[in-house]
Amino acid sequence: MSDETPFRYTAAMAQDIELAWQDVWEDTGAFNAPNPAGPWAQPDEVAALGSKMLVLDMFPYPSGAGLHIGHPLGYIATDVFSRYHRMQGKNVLHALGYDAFGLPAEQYAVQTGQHPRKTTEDNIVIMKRQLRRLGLGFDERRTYATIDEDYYRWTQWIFTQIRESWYDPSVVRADGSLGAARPISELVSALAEGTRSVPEMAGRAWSELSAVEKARVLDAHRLAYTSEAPVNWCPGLGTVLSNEEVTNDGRSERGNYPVFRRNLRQWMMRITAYADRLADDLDRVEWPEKVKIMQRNWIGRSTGASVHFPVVPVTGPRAGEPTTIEVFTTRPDTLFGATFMVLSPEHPLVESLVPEGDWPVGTHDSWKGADSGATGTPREAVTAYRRAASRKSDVERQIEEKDKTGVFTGTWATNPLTGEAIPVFVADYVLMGYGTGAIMAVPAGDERDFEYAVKFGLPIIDVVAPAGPDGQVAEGWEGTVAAGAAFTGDGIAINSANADVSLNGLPMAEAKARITAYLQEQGIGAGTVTYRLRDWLFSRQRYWGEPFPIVFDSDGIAHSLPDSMLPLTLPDVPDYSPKTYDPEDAASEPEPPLSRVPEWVEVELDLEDGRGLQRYRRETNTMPNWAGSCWYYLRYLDPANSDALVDPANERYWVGPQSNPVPDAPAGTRDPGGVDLYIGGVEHAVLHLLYARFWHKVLFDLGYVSSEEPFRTYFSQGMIQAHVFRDDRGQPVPAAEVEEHGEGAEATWTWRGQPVTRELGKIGKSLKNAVSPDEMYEAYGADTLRIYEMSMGPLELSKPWETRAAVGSLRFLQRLWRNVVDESTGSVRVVEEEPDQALTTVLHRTILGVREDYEALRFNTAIAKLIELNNAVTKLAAPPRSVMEQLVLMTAPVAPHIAEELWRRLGHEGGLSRGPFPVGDASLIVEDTVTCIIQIKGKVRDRVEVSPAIGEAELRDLVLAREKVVAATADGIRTVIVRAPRLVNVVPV
RNA sequence: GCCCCCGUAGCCCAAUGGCAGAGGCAGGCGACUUAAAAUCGCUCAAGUGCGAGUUCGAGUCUCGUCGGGGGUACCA
Repeated sequence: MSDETPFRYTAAMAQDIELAWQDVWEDTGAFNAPNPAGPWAQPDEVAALGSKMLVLDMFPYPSGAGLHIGHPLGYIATDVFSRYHRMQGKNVLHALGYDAFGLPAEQYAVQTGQHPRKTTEDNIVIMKRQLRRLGLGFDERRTYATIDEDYYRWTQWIFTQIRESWYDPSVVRADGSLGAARPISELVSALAEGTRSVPEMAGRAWSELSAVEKARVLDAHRLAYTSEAPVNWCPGLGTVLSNEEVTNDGRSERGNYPVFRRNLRQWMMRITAYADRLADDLDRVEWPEKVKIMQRNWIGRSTGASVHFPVVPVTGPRAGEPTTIEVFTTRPDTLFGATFMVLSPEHPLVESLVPEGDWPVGTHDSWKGADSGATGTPREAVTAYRRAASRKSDVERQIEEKDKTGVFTGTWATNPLTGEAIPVFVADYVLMGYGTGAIMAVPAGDERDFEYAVKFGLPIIDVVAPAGPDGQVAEGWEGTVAAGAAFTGDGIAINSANADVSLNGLPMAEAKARITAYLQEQGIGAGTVTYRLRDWLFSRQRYWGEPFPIVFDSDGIAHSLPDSMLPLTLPDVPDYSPKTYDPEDAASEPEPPLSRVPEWVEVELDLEDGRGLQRYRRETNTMPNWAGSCWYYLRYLDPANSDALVDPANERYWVGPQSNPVPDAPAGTRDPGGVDLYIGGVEHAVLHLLYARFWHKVLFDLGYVSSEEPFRTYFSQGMIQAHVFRDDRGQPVPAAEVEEHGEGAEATWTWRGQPVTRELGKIGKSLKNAVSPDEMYEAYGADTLRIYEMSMGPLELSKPWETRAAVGSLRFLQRLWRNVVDESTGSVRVVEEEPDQALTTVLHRTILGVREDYEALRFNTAIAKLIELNNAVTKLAAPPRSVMEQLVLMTAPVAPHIAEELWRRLGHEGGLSRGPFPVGDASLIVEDTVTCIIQIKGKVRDRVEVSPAIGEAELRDLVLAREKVVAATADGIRTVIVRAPRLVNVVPV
């Protein structure tokens, strides 16, 4: 310990300063944001502030594992941004709550017998303390957790609103487009009055329907409904999962257990009703293009046509009655080339197309199925194939080669344009879950169909040929059979004509338009749009989630609980665990924990619907984790409001549509409103962000919010990665104990004497490379950690963590400190003299640059500019007060504790969370001379000091007179490019 | 396979189409110290993965290619 510098800024001093200022902030409510209305209405305070700004973080799950240094990255970024804007007098709302329902707490409860509420609340306390130590400026009044009864009361209320609504495609919205959620009561009235009918009524009058039938009709339209549908059943977790929670290889995203398709009655959300709006409105928000693409892909809208292929069933009750196989195609222009059809193994029509008895005469052996040889019958072959397909788990389908398999059904359909009989196959490369589960196969125009046709010896007719330079069919094209591959690109239609219609010679777009019109005219088909997006599976067989505010009557009809019965609280249960099974046991049945509390499940209630006291059975599933995180940003706006999820005036103020659309929005776009800045990782790109947008749009349609989108601006942060060291068995070893030898490309690493390899990976306990924020506070302080994380590189990129590099950030703060405080005496050492012109120039250039950087989230370059200015001051004998004050203010967003402390020591009272923030003056950026570079043909050949105010003509003359220029231009000059005062480029002949 | 992002000093990263370096780490030298750590000062270091093209001029724009990362995949 040195006695000579007792006032040096060290980690220990940083700790004292940081803790003290965190107390001050808490005591003064420094980050409280006033509301215009609602229980906390402070309209005068709102009016006294400038414009509003709502900054949002990803909703954290309070894990018991503790934070590592990767977790707070986004929180630091939003805090810097919030502080910067707050210092400029804006009303900044930045708050943090907790997404506290969920599996880990429940699994921990199962292991320890502790109530999940207890462990969850304990974890929240721990996490709050860790985050507070970082100096994050949250409005502490606005924190809550999704497990709070007065929070999930509203989650249940929103669910009820969604369930009591349907999507009316004929409603004209304010912007003139069609379709919106409306109360289901409107549908009931219209059906009762007969002004509307729906196919589910099968032509009967509403009054003729029984209660059960009415409920079934309405369920076909409600935005939240129960359905017996194939779902993702995960025996290992004992619950069902949404499509989004299942990985590509057919396993659970959480736990990596096998997932099976099962028919089970489950709650669904009709998100597909919003598919178009969810896709279209991406144009109106400011999000990374990458994330927009991921959402568009997930929604998977594709436009094409549905086409009916005549076919005559050969068995079953409808045998002999002509019907059609409906297919969806994005290439109706290739319909003349459809030489066979394929149904998915699950397609309902398959059964009726398989003839009894033997194969039709002449059926090729390869069409009769893999193992049947020439002996089996069509029924045996098809049944065997379908059984094999159904037994394949999704995992097996993925692992298998994409080798085409299939079986001929024994029946031919008719190509509606050519009149040709085309064979119908069953093959598992056609999926029941997409389109109609049946395709027309055009081998010449589709790679998969081509492969299948080649394997099964089916005809291939070229219907599109590549276009030559003249826009006609390219000369010398030998066709797809000769090429050995389908032609899937844009081209010119050929071989595509019958007596009524010809596409020949047309490019793809025109061919599509003409044939679609023709199909429509003939009643064979119509233009259609299909989506990859499926309705959202919304129930889980878990304990630790929001109970559904739903009861079933003795007929099994679901009823929403009235508002007065909310919240429906979660009862205690004898056992928190759902019944889990052998992960491979596909035949197991879900059994939710709540079903084991009969006194809670069986109730007698008056639902205030005029039916009086009735016996009911409660829904025993719970909502998925996404429910609470679908609307949490709205509750920050008015967390104490017990009359509404958010007061409409508060909603309008904080997230209402703004007067200007976001940058790059199409001309004429109306602003959708939403959060001003949302920072988070890309892992939520399709799940959380899509679900929340859907709920928000329902709330908008129903008039509860004025904004059409929840997240107006979204920024996707990169990941902090860390080196992973592995021993010769490939096991990670503790990164902190690894020694490095040599440097650069020659570097090697050892752990306890044995050589280890190094790679870059995620941070985590299992990889033994986690560094906790607490270690960093101890060694450097929170401000240094904040500066280091923000200066590592662009926020959107992933960057490797290197603890030893953080010392650079500490040194910066030490130099900043030393420029204000004498390290040996503790006295303030700034002088009252004004800075000279050179420093004034650096100062104002810095202010202008730093402001731009903060606004654009370029914190790494902002910090570099602050360091540069500080280094310039360090070189002086005495730091000018005016410069240091402005530097301290500019540093405050990234390193708020030290900035507060220095600001106080510089003699200012009252803290600086509300500023001021320096304003730069471009006119004070004055330089005596600037260096003009002189290029000959673009290469730098000379330079000259000139006045920054030099005119173009003067500079040109000056440069042309230079010796090197004269020498280089002996043969004359072609052109001279002058960019006064910095550059002249002379191009000789 | 397809789509997106990134390749600049040993490392992390800057650079409105205009002198490749803002900032940091590491390294080297020096100061301070009995010594070390810490701190301070100075310093070394790449022609921008590779190949074409556009341009008076390319790290930056275009095309191709290689490498790394991410997304997605029989989606008709």
